[in-house]
Amino acid sequence: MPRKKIIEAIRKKMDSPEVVSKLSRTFRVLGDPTRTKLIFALSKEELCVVEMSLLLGMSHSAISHQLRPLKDLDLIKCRKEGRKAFYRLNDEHIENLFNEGLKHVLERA
Amino acid sequence: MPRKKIIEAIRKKMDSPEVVSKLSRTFRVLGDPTRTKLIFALSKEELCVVEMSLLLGMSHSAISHQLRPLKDLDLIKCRKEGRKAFYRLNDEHIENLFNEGLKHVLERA
DNA sequence: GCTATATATGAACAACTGTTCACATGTTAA
DNA sequence: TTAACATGTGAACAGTTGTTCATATATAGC
Repeated sequence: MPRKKIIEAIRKKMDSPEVVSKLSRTFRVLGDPTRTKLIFALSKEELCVVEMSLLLGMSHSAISHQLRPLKDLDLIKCRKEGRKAFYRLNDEHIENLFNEGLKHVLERA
Repeated sequence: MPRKKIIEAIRKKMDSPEVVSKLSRTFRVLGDPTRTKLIFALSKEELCVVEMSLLLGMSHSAISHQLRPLKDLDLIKCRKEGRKAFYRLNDEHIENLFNEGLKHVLERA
């Protein structure tokens, strides 16, 4: 099979621009230290904004701003209880993805 | 177990700043559409720079610039053959990580 | 009602990122 | 050696991103 055919075959297999875009946005949203820490924390325990703020030593506003893209991309979900908003990972899928990345890094530490 | 103790426990479990940093850089490097496409293509076939350039319709320079961070973070490896440089994914671990992300996105499309 | 608490959001600014351009390095073929 | 090819790299510029600050919304307790 000639190289040009191989390249053409890959091009056909490549997912739609929408899928590629959402996939890269999903990885990028995980690719900020603050959000990486938030995902790590939420993989251990459901937490509200104040608790995450205390944990990371950052302002409520900064945490709230960072939670939004995580929620927009369905990585986390929110549960309101009175005036508090508790966040947790959306599903085990996210936890698996995160842990795969963590294993990759730890194997090469 | 009081909430403050829970937060403290998470803080102790949280990996070192170096691990968090490398983990977030690993996700971030996957979080660019060009690099997402490169990883997808390399998960299908070993490719040289010209071939990736043709596949994505981008300059050799742009491809070469994007390959470096992928290599720096051990996501891909390089094999020189004459004047060509063939790239492929570093290990199945990367492919698993990438496919987990892809599945997450496709499930919600 | 009022006050404190918890979260969300828009604007603004510094810091970072990706592509292009120009050029450099190194290999193959004649 | 020369010319063409394949890749790598530094500078520069536009575009994007994350935090801070100020403010808004909403709930709880008095």
